[in-house]
Amino acid sequence: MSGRRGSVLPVSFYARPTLDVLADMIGKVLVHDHPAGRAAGAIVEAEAYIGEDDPACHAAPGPTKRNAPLYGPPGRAYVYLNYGIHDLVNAVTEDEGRPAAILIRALAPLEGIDLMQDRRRARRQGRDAPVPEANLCCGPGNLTVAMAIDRRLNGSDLVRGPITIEDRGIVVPGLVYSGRIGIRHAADRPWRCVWRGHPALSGPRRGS
DNA sequence: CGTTCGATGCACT
DNA sequence: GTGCATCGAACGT
Repeated sequence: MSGRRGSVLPVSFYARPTLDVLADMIGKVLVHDHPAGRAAGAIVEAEAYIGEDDPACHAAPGPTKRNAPLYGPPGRAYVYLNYGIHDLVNAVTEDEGRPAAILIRALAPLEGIDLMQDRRRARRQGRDAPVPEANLCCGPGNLTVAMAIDRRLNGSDLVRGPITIEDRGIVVPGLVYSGRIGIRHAADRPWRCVWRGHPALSGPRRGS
């Protein structure tokens, strides 16, 4: 019932060098307008995957059926299944034909927190205590569950919805960069960017 | 604290 | 058949 002052980011936001987009993505708000209700959270952690020369980027093998959205226009969602279990959501950047994207890894919940709670608990067969708010969307697999984002939204337009990213004027106190989490190759490239010290960060190693 | 490991689907070789 | 941009439970120290 709040958060009315968001302006949806235009395609020009995404059609830039990916590391520039990465820095600007922290503090923006991921929104899903869903029949069950609206859910939203501020992005506090993200990673860049840039081009065929990045061994960890899905474009590393060249164009395939799976990675097609990476080669398409910027400002679209790239949603894929990881480890057979988790749908992960990315925002496609740069220009058509230049495969690159930002993986959204953690959110600070803002709207639809009850929905997020229900979705997370349903996934656990409802047998656990409520998930602490800071943990509802910490981690790329967790946040897609909480936000009800799955592969049906692969390729969807982040300007038209139903998934959008908004600028709500949130001021980020500080950014910290580190290596990307959970990948085998090129984990040393400092292409993970986080809201410094935010409680909703993911991973075994938080903070930095 | 720490590390290991199973669940699970599918694109790619 | 192999290998994941993960999660969380189960163990060891």
